[in-house]
Amino acid sequence: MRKDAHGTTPAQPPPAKLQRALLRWYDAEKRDLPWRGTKDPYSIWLSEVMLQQTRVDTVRPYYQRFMETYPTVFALAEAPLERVLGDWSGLGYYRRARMLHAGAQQIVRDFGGELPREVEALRSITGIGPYTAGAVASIAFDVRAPLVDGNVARVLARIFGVEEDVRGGAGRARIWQIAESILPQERAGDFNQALMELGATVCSPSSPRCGPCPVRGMCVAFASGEPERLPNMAPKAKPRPWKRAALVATLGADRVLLARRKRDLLFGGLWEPPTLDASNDRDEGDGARLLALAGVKAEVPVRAGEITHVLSHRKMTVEVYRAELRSAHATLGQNQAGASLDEGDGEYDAIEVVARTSAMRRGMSTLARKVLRAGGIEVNMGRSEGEATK
DNA sequence: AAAACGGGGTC
DNA sequence: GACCCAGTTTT
Repeated sequence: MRKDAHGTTPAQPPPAKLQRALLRWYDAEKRDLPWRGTKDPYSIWLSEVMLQQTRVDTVRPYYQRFMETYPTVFALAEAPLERVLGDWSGLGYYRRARMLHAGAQQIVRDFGGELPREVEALRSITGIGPYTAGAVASIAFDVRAPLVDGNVARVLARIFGVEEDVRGGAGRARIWQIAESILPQERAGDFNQALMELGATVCSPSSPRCGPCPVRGMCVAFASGEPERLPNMAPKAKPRPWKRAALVATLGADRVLLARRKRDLLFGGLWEPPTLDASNDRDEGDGARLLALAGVKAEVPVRAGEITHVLSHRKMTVEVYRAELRSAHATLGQNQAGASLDEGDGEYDAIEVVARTSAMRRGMSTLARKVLRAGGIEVNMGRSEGEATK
């Protein structure tokens, strides 16, 4: 059984109680939106597609205009794509409009102009993914189909105390499983909308207004005192800054290019295979020269704050990194003269080509391979220089 | 798994 | 002005 941070087992809200509380709240508090109060599957499909990645207030006028211009799936299917795109203009994500148009034609061709009621059939329509299929099935047809969007994921993660990353595989699957398990027999569509409405108006991402929340009494996150701590969103795909790395590989099997870091830098005075920040203009000086010397033009993505040992390509702490660099330094010999570089504000003040020790061999070739491949360059390690092929 | 997709919002 | 938002398709 899963335990929370306090080592206790979170109580699972009884579905019946949750269903009653949410539906009751929804009936009383739901916003009056143009696509509410219709059961027309086409209207609901249209509104759901428009609402993908788009705020309610932005969608509102577009929805009303579309319903006037294209009142039926046939009208939409027969309209020229150019006109549909024109009417979509300003909503963004124009692929949605293309898929909507193609989907309408598909519905006319494959389903006689009627949207199917089953999730599986809906999923076959272009532009209808897991969320939209659940939305149309449940809202238009009251099929007991679950649905998960960003709001639902947040609300359910909080109520049920889901600690797993709701974007990742396990957490995502768990949210969908919960969403299905709590669906009422009746009014599945309203229940799904209640979850989304709660997320949109009460259970907001950063500062949920738990006061008026109809289900705070059965909410694990509320009980924890820090409801905003959930859901856990995995470290959002961190943008990976690009670094250019000049490497030893193309100097051949037995030689290594090293550069001495300037004294006032981190690891100052130590030698390392030069790694250069390509996003930094300063590297135009030393950097370009080092790259030319190494004969390598490749880029490798490096995560900010992460230290990758340039000799072994192992991830490590700063302390270990420093120790290993010192050790490499000692191995190479402090009396290596080193060709001095012109004064610049780059990171290095000297370069040297030295014999590659056996201790370096494996790590370096691994690193070289990786970096060169990242740069779109195929390598044949162990061969003489110049044999790297595209 | 991750990027691309387009606007608009917030901090 | 960078950062965040959130489904579907594509790679």
